Amino acid sequence: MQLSMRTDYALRALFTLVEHRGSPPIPILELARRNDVPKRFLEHIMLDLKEKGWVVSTAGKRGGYQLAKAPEKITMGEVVRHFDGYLAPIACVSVTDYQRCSQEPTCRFRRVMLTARNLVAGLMDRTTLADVMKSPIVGKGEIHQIQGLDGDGI
Amino acid sequence: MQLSMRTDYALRALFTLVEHRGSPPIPILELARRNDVPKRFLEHIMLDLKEKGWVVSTAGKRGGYQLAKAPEKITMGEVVRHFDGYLAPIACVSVTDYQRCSQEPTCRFRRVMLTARNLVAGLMDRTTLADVMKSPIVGKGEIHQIQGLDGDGI
DNA sequence: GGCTTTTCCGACCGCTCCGGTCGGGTATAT
DNA sequence: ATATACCCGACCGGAGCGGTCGGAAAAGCC
Repeated sequence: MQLSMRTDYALRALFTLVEHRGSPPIPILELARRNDVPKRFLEHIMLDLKEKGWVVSTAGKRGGYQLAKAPEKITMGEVVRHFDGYLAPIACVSVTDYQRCSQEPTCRFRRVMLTARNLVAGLMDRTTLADVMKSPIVGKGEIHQIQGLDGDGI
Repeated sequence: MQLSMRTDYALRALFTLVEHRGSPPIPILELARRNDVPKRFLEHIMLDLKEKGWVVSTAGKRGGYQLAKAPEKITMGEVVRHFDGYLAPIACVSVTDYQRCSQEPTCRFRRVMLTARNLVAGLMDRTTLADVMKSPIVGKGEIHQIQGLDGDGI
């Protein structure tokens, strides 16, 4: 995978919109400040989110952005894919953006790559913004003591 | 993740070396031809693999490359990390190359990213070249009918 | 010793893409 | 009208990636 800044910023903005569901629109300036992302850059990203139908905008005074769909109807997979192309570690095992490779008939490590892609795609496609919202924030020091796979639970 | 060409090529070369374990050295030209990678480019990659102690080289006539360690002692995680930096989708959840992010105390989606990283790191760090060697090659059409996570087994 | 084969190594290079900025236009509320 | 905010295309510097090249050193073979 490897998340781009775009995706990172998009998610930051999306989640503050999720948080303020039902409230009046939040202007870009506010979104930018709150999430520490360059305003000018965020403009393009928001525009992109709008085209995808995930947010709506209202112009003029007291304008800004609001979430357009229920957070249960937007998956992490959709968002990441929209900005970063695909979830697979390599194109020859991507479902949504498959590309042939000359080595396919003999390639040894394609299977493990496929497994990897199935793991993350499975997770990301199953996880909605609402799910993420419900999950607890990662605690301090929770990162450095982990080895192998455990501690899931989202 | 998102595998770079380097990593891809490195793995191709490594697995042909695994396959020819115990045989006389294989020259780069052969490795390049067999795996469809530019020879001149592969030189650098092989050099890199050598520095890491995964392969040994013998110069001169009848020279070439051989695997230096037992394939049970090299994990996919090590190889990918060496070329691509880290396995995590985002640096703030990387164990091996963690980098602080300003949003950590409030970031909502860091947990799901951590889960993703644990899934792929768990897989990759547990899987050795020998394991991969034993796993069956991905069948034709096996890609396009998959949705969600299943079909693992490596 | 000389020739051939092969590794070794640094320099270089074009290109794409990414993160980010800017100027100015358009909508809307007061 | 004016202020506020979105909209949109153009532009830009820099990094990194994939790849090439020339030539030096090592090692086997005759």
